[in-house]
Amino acid sequence: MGERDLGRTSAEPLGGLQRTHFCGEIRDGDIGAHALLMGWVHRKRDLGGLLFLHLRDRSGISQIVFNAETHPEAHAKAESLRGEYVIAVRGPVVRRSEDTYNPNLETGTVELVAHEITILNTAETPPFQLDDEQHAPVGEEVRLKYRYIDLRRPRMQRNIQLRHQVSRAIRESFHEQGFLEIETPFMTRSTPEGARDFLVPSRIQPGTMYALPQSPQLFKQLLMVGGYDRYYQIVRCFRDEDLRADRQPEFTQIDVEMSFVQENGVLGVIERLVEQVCEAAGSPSPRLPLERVSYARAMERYGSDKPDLRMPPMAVVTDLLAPGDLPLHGPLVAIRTPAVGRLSRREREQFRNFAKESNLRLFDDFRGLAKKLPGPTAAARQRLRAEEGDFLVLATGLGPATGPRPDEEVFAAAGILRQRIADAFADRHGLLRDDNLRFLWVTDFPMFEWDAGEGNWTPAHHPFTSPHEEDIGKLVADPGACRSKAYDLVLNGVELGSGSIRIHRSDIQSKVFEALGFSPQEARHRFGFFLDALQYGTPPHGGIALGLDRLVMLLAGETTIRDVIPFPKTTKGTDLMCEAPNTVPARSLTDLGITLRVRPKA
RNA sequence: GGGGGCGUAGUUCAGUUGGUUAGAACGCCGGCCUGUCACGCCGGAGGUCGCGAGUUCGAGUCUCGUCGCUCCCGCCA
Repeated sequence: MGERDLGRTSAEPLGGLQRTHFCGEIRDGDIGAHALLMGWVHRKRDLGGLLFLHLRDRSGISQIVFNAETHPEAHAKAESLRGEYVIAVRGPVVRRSEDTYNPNLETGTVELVAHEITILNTAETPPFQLDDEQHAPVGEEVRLKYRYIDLRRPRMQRNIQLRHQVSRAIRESFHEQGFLEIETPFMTRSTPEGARDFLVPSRIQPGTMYALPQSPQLFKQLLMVGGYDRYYQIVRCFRDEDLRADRQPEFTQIDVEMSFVQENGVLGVIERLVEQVCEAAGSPSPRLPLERVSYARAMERYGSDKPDLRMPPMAVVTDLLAPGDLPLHGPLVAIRTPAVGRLSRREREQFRNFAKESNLRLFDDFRGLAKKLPGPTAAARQRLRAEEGDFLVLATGLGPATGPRPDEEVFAAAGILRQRIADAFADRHGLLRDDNLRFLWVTDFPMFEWDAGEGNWTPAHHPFTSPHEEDIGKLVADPGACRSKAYDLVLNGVELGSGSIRIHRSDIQSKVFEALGFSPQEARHRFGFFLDALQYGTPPHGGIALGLDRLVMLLAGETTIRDVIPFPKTTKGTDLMCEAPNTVPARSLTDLGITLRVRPKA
């Protein structure tokens, strides 16, 4: 915004009308000027001989006054106005008398006295009110069906404009840091790994399909092979998986790759980006460098690989236990939740039940706890700096663990409990405010995760992620103990994105495939062209991809990415406005050589 | 694939133990009003209780199915 002198933006006036200001921008400094505003009728207050209008455009709202005595023609026209009519009004900007200032409007000290009005278009009565959320809540189903109207509401206007500011800051930051914006294909080759692909049938090559990219992963690495050091792209990605509040089938990633760097190179670039984005978004700038924690330590302190730092960490207090105090299954973990005060029976019961369900043995309540485990309780209170009114629980495993990382199972369950208690008492401790932005790098992820269903190791990140040098010897012998050069950026408990330093040596790549149980033939079959490319002088490289939708969601203080996407899909993957996906004419299917076995729902 | 919540006027919701004509607020329509700003006052219109079946003398209410929206688990290299 900040666009003044709009006359220069349009080559010729609209029907002889030349807009001079945005509605939300007239100020004391404009008093005396003749202004011409264009916008939507937000609200009309007809007092008889005097009529007030709130006129709205993307910048905000101005009050227009129509006076039957001084300008009867304009006043008469104004009486016929209805909500969402599109009009142009002309007249002088005047100061309001002080007792009629509106502190809720940025333009609240001034108003425009209408001398002339032109109705540019009429409008049907909207299916819902466009007022502030608190005055007129609207269900999402209606909002999505009439999204073009929903987008006019101040909240969506703010979110979409914030998204623009973030995108612009991203482009500026990357440009300043020497990155090239390069596009990669949307119609590409299906890869067997990862999420389900969206497929696009080829007409010219009957029987074959393109796939929409889940991410430009292979292409950006190939750009490094191709010598385009420092690539970025704000790019749409597609995954045919079930939806969530923070997952859409198509979503936008900030995709980055750099050559001749190690982790610090990538992290440094992103930290500078984060700083500039926060500034552009009007959010408090995080202190750089951002906090870092290893995956192992994150699990131990937070029971999560995407911890919310707004709440205090947990503490392992196993060492404080006297022999014979307690039969232990895994570590004994203390969780402190600040400023909770007294818990009701029902609240306590709720957490006990949850603990039982997650295979945790729980000791809660200061007095009872102190009686059962006096030593650990006192020490845990001290270690966690617990104060009066804080809620302290100690938790350990309820039975033997089942997986290859037993301690982690207890940490993870305790971590979920920590988050549950924090959420339940958010109003009391007031720490989970959305304007408190706590960024965090989680580093040194494990190379592999055990897939109990398949009975094999799978890549924790992707199969081209570089292992730590000191763990290379263990790749095949002890895959579970290998750490990788993979890192996640986390904000307030939300995973914003992940990246890694990639493997650029084929001998290490072979060992990783071996650990994953791929034969050389199998690896060739799955990733053939990519492995070929790596043979031709691949520089050391690495990168990251950040979810733009989630980032903007958090900066906007929203709880679903649908509120920062202009035209999102429902959780069943449909578009309620244009009714996609839809059936297609039989002829289109014939051309593609496709026969449907499923009859579409009516 | 699994589990939870919701579906009643244009919108957001209430609707008792199954019982007469299904209500409120906002919006909408008409009228009055010269300092309102969630304007006010007077009057009015507006309902396939998501859809289908069942139980019942009688269903917004109970049962089953189905559709839609939503939250979570699985899934998302």
